[in-house]
Amino acid sequence: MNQAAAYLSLAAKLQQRIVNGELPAGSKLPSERALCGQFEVSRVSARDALHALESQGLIYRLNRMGWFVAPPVFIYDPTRSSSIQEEAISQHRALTTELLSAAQETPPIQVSKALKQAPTQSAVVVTRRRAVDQRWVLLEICYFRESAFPDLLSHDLAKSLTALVREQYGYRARELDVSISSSPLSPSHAQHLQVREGCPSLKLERQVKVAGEPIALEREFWLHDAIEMRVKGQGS
Amino acid sequence: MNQAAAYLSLAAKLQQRIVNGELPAGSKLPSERALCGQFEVSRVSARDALHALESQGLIYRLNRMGWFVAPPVFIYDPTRSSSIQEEAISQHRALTTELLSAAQETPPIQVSKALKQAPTQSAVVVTRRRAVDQRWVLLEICYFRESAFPDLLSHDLAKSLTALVREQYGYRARELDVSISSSPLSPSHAQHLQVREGCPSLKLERQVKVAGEPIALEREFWLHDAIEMRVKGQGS
DNA sequence: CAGTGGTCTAGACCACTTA
DNA sequence: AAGTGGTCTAGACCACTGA
Repeated sequence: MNQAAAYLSLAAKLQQRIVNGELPAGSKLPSERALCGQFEVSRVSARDALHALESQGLIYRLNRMGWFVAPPVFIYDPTRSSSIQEEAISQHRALTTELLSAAQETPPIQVSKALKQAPTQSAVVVTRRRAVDQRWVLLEICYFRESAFPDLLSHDLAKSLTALVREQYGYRARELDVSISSSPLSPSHAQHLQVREGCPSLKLERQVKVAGEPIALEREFWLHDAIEMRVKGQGS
Repeated sequence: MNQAAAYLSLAAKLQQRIVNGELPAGSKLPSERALCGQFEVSRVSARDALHALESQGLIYRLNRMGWFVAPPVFIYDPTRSSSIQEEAISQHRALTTELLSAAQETPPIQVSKALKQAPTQSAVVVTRRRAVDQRWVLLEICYFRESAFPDLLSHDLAKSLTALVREQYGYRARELDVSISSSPLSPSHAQHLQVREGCPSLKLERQVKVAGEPIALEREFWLHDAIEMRVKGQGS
């Protein structure tokens, strides 16, 4: 066999330290220039190693603050009836939610279509970001049909929306159409999650229907390395 | 605002050509060195641009053969009762399947656990790769409980396994536990899909149960930019 | 064989964060 | 102001591909 590439060998050494627990979850790695010195590689090679570990979900970067060891993935059922809050508690993870905006707006065309309303018709749009164990990992954009959610804006929208929908508005028997795909983050989404533009994410789109009629559309962008989704289904 | 970075501006120009149809799906991009010349950037910048488009799923690379425009995503229901073959036909996509190996082996421990059998107990392991529109996008590893699938190896395993399970073995009323996560490809998996080690993939694990007992475990590794998953669910 | 991407060096300046 | 990652140059050699 040939000699391992310098960046792969550095990546392996860092990985070793991480799985050993020498570098625990959430801790900061040495700076890129420090790695160059310690391991006698060029900065390009050091960065290649970091990129490799990043794409494996082992580490992540915060703006220009440095590289950090990623915490374990959060497990999540996108067809959930329970709220994310409840799932976080059962996994002993700290969840924080921040309301970014809430207003009555005209949604994008695809959203209008999914809600089965005219493109000129407005909807209530709620945008939030959520952190698991202090790391922002989820950007959430919910579009609600106004007719189905009167006075929505007067409620506390930093709390569980799932509970609000269920308890204040009494929607219990819901159907969900869920779509999951890989999607690069837009500049503004990336900024809210403190990652860079174009960063890969798992995009989850959830159309909520009651009696066959759509009442809401939820879009979630999860940092791809932060989540694992689990679904139960039935074969024919 | 500041001047756009050279690599972002190059990426935007290439993206333009792709969405225009000037560079249709499947076509080859100019070589990295050609791009350096045409756009007067260093090779590093050219590569950064290509990497950005790659992470957006717009282009992909084949070994050392060059960069190519990616075809549209394949849409797929992981809780499907229909076979992938059937889904491909309804989407007018060409699907090819290649059997890589089929044998009786002792599976990894996690698999034994999921199948609820002793770690020493063997299982029938079938490995295949599948292409959509001539591009290898899926590596599939199926573990079958021997007791549930007698004489499995004597069948044609390049054909639809879904149909085989349903028609030859008569398992109709199945339950599925599905898990979806992001996972880097191992060296051997990457090689089969003609991409490089560590390439991000969507990992799908599907536990098949009949009357509450697991009879098979299927693992699928999809190139992350090639697929979109859709699921239907029920709220509480 | 020539062409391609894969890896690498040793520098440089910029933009942003934190203090 | 000091430290960090982000971007960039102009080269180089290697490993693998295809004809």
